[in-house]
Amino acid sequence: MRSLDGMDDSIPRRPVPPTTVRRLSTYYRVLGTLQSNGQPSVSSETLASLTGFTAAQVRRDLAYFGSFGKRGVGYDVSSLQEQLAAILGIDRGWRIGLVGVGNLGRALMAYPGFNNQGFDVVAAFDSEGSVIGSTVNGQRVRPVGELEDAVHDERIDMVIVTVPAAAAQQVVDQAVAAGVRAILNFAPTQLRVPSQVQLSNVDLAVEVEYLSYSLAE
Amino acid sequence: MRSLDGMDDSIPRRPVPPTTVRRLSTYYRVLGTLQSNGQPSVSSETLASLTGFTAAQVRRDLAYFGSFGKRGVGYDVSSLQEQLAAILGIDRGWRIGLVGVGNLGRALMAYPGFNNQGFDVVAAFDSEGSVIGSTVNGQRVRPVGELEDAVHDERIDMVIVTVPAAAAQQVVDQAVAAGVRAILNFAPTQLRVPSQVQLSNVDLAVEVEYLSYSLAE
DNA sequence: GCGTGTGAAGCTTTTCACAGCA
DNA sequence: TGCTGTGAAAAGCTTCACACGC
Repeated sequence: MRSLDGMDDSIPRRPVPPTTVRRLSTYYRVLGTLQSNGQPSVSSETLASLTGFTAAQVRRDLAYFGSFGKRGVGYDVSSLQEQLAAILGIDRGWRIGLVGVGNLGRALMAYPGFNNQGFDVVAAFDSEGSVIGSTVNGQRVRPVGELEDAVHDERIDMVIVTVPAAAAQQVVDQAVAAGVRAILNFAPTQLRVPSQVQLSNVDLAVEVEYLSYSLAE
Repeated sequence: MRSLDGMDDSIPRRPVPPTTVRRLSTYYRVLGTLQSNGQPSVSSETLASLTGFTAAQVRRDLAYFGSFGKRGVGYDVSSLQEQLAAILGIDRGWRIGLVGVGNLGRALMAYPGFNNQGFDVVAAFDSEGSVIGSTVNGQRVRPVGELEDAVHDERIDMVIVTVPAAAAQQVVDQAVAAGVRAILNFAPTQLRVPSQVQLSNVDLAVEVEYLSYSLAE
């Protein structure tokens, strides 16, 4: 357990595959369920069946960050949950700005295990006069022109972009200019950001087209 | 070009990586833009810069399915677009049922390049009395109890699940019993389906937690 | 005994680099 | 000449299988 003590950051022995990090999210969610059910510990085999991954993957994934399990027993549910929260950084209350309060933006603001689960949506923006000023999930919707000031004044860490593709780059440029550290983009377009800004994309069409391919084969 | 003629299915020379199939989606979208701009052809280098992948990936990905390019020139935009539509199966008008007409469900029904882009949402369902009977994106919302009959009667190929996690398995069981061929699940829970049913999951928390990890490192 | 942690093997995916064709 | 298509090498990721410690 020497790779992770408190907030600090000794480098893990080996590079952590991105695929592993994405699976950690799922382990974390499942541990929440086990916790609610009062399960004190869980084996890699059980975590595997609850997540759809393999037991070897579970053990390997967790071992990148430390030795969290007890041989012969498994992993302690609540302590593993805390460890994963620390590893994923979702114990820090990242401050989020959400731009584009359409249906997708609203869905994300209301998503369980998102707002108030390590992430605080502290501001919401839109360009539509009809929604500006209304309240969505406890946030008054502000004009998108205020984004740049708000990122700075509200110390926003991360901006979620749920605007139409044509408007996305402009939104991102403003957020970046104001010093945001990460962008989560749902608009189906390739964005350009400086290398010090983290960018992730979610393309809602990809999985449905993947299924289409599978059916068509 | 002997791996893809019309609707049939001679086996490609080599197994196609799932990662390749997911990227095809993005190439297809970008080709649409190029087409609108009147670009007659495009090089792997340009496709790379428009998608964020590498030129070698683009060429390798396309080469799994045939020799679509012209050396010294590039790929013909509109014919490549047609080829990709055929490969992805999005030239077939898959019949879709969407269960859970909350914000996420509405967002998907309105998503550009989804409904009426190879996919027809032919029925929408919910369990909430308050939305049943209302019209969303041209579809009257039906009670979820009608799902099983509707899958059969309306020849629904694919069901999109945008209900809360606790309700998802039940929805899927009904869809499967009625003979649906594919499920796209947005509920953050592990679903069980028989092996002949294609299942894909989209977990909206995964990417935001991945960004959190990147910031926290 | 049981289930983790991990070298080693195996498989998948990406990248390199260039022959070959328009 | 310019850009594709593709062997071969490299890198990345998963699986195997078992030593080790509770």
